[in-house]
This record gives sequence, structure tokens and C-alpha cells, in this order.
Amino acid sequence: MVEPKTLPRYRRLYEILRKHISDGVYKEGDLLPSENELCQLYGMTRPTVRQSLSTLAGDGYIRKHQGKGSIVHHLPREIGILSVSGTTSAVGDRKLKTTINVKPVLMQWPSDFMFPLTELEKESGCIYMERIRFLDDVPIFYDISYIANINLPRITSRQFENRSLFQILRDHYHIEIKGGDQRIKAIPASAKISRFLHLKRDQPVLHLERKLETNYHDLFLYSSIFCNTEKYSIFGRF
Amino acid sequence: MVEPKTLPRYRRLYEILRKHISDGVYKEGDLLPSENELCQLYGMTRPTVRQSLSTLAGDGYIRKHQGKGSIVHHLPREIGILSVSGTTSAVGDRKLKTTINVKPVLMQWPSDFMFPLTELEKESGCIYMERIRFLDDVPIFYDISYIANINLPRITSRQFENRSLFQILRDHYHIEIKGGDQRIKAIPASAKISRFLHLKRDQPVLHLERKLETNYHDLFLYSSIFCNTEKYSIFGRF
DNA sequence: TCATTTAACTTGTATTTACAAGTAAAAATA
DNA sequence: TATTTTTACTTGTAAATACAAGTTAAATGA
Repeated sequence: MVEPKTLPRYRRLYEILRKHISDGVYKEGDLLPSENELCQLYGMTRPTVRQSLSTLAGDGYIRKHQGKGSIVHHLPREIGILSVSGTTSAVGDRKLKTTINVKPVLMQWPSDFMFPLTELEKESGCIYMERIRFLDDVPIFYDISYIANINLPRITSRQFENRSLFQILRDHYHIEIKGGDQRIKAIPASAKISRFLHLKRDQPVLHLERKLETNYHDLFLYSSIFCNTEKYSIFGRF
Repeated sequence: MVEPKTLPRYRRLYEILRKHISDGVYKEGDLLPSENELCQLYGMTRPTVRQSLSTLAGDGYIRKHQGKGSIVHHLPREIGILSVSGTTSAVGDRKLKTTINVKPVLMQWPSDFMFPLTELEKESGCIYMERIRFLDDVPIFYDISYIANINLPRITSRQFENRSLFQILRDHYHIEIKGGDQRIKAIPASAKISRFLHLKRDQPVLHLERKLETNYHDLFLYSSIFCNTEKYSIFGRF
């Protein structure tokens, strides 16, 4: 369905090393092979290897020390959602179950939308969906997503149960997340939110409003995420 | 007092362009000069220019588009604190006033500290301070900082009123922040917090726990930040 | 006029080369 | 033995070069 479109070499090495770190081949505190060794091992030159390593460092997988080498950073145990950088997913290998609360439907944008919209977006209307995400069978995220209805044929009829929205967008529409803005607030749980997240009314809830940029310059994903942080914190690196 | 230690060229260009963007020389949506033009303008080669631009992009100041150029991203109007990347300060040019609540004192680490500590850190004790930060005369942040007492002579007697802690550490001790971990929660305001932040008891407050890494591999800064997000949101980019 | 092709830009990827600077362990020296 | 120096690593910075690939506007053609 989709031409594989070979990844650049630095990206391939990035994926290999990232997988090795996630799989425990390289453990926390371990020294990665030196840049010159990686050059030999994977048949590329140092600038290319360095590009992989600096991306890994930017994503928090390793820390680089001049004169010493690249050291594997500890993997977060908490829920990482603050940075969507590249291929990193919100929760590592954790058992995160997702249920669809409101199936994707085409509708008008809310009148007081959280981010300003372009004319093109307003005209196109939006695809709306609601999901609830469970960690260890406890509802943690109540997730409202909006996508402008621009060149996304048949999206409302797709199965979202077990695959992430990002994955479907990547696999079927070549859409990649490139970056984004987000706002964070602490708010009291409304009746609806407290019901979905099994909380008492007015208990503090984390509210994230995000605008995600894609490889299509006029296509953005918006989401409003309510998060129960009683048991789990949101984790981030920088 | 401190040798200037010339910045690398890519870093200098980064600072120049960042200042131009902050000052409005390049406005939101503007196209920066092309990489080749920057090479000529500043007398460096493309790899060096590209290093500056990719750092700027990583910090959210610009977005790069293949075939088009580097476009100035909008500057956040809200409070940006989620990423401390490099030289970016929490609040751009805003009038943020800081008052010292508890002057720096040397003390033992709390017994149930929020992050695990090394033996060296435990032995050294910590420098503790509390600050409250006001935006437009409204208290927004209640900020508790901990630093291990490792090679920081006379720090408890320094003036912290108008300069940031980071600035003092950089100017007097050559300490630079390289990255860090953070956890975010929404919690109800305790009596103390509600008093400092002018909130009602149990109102939702954002709680950040951060561990900041420095250029000295065994020196970390810790902070516990309580934030009133009623009026302002916390802003982040990725 | 309108559609297509071409050309001239832009950034992206990759190699090669060189030296600077930080680290750590081996070697030399007191 | 204990200290200092040297050496051999490591990553950091920087240049010069080449081609790929995406974008845009001008030139060309029907």
C-alpha cells in the first residue's frame, strides 16, 4: 500500500540503537561503542554516526560526554507524553489499553476552539474522536482529538481500537508528526471528566492542549487531554 | 573573574539569530536568509550554519522546510518552562519579578527526597532556597531549589534578588544546564501553597519536580515548583 | 490562455579530512 | 610507593565537496 521509501542511514542507525536500548542490549549507564567503532560496525562515516547519536541524545536515550563517550540514560518508568519526538511513543512497553469513547465523526469545529484555525481548516470541518486510555486497568487519559478533514478518505470508517491514531495516519496517509506546541494547566475535574477518569468532582486534573505539526504544512492535529495524575506522573526530558 | 572562553562559531550564530528573532528583526512567518546566504554573511560553511539552524529548530524558534527555507515560528505568549534548552529562559522578555522567600541555607537533604541521591550528594548536604515569582504582580511560581554543596564557595552569601539562579551558577561557577528530567502532576493546594500563591485551599495547582543535569557530571540541581495555572498556562514545544 | 516543462533556487544526506579539547590509563619520574 | 607526565583514546568543532530531493517561478509549448 505504501512504498517503503528507504530511511536515511543516520535514521536507520538511530532506530537500531534505540531498539537496542529499549531491549536492554545496552543498559543504563553502559557506554555505547565509540563513534569510530560505530562507523566501522555499520559502514558509515563519523558525521553520519554523530547525527544518529545527537538525535538519540536529544530524545533522552543517551548522554554524550566529551572525552568519554555516549552513556545510556535511564529509561523513564513514568508516563512520557510531553515530547512526541519522532518515533517515541507515550508509554514505552507498558500495557496501555485504549477504548474508543466517541468513534471518529465528521463535524464542524467548536466555535471557541483552543487554537486559532486557518480558513482552509474551518471550511473543511474536522474529524472528532474521543478515547480513554487505561494503564493497569485504571483510566488515566481522557483524550479528545480533532483533525482537519483534508485529504483523509475513509478515515471515519477505520478501526482505531488497537492501533494508535499516529500509526494509522503514518501507515495509510503518510502523515508524520514533526513537532508541536502544548499548553498545560491544572484544573478541577468536571462532572464528565470525573466520571471518565473515576475521580471525585473537582479533584485536580492535568489538562494538556496540543497542536501537532505534520509533514504536510497545512495539516495539524489537535488534542485536548485530561490526565489523572494521582498515581502516575507525566514524565518529560529535555 | 571568568575567562570568556570564546563560544564555538555555530553557537555564536545561534545566539545572533535567536536575538534577532526575539527582537523582531525576523518576524513570525518570515523566511530566514538561506543557508548559503548565511554562510556568506557570517563567513562560515554550510555544515556550521546548519548546526546553528538545527539547534534553533530544536528549540522551537524556527521550522525548516526542504526546498523552501527556514521559517520563523511564532513566539509563545504563555509561560515557557517545560524545556530549559540552552540559553532560553523561562519567560521571554516578560516582567517576571522574583522574591526570596527563604535565603540560601546549608542543610541536610530531606529524608524522603523526590529523586534518589548519590552518596557524594548525601554526604555534602544541600543548599536550600525558596523563591516566589510574580508575573504582573500576581504570584505564579512557588519555587523550592536544592543544590548539592559541592564546590560552591560563598554561594549562601550571594545576592539572588534580581538575577536568576542559573545566571549566578553560570557566571561564578561555570555551571551550565545541559538537560534534565521532570515529572508533572496536578495536586490540590496545601495551606502553605495556597497562602503563597493567593489561592483557595485545595484548588488545583501544577506541581513540577525537576532534576537538572549540569556540565559537571556529578552535580545536579533539583527543584520543586508549584504553579498557579488559573490565568497562565505552562507552555512547551517539541 | 492554459498546461507542461525546465531551470534555479531551497534544504537533506553523506563523505572526507583536520585539528581541538576532554578523559583515563599507562609510563616515566621523583 | 606516590606523583607527574605522556600517550592513546574519546567527543567537539569546522571546512570543502558532492549529489539528492523538494519548491517555486520562469520559460516553453499546445
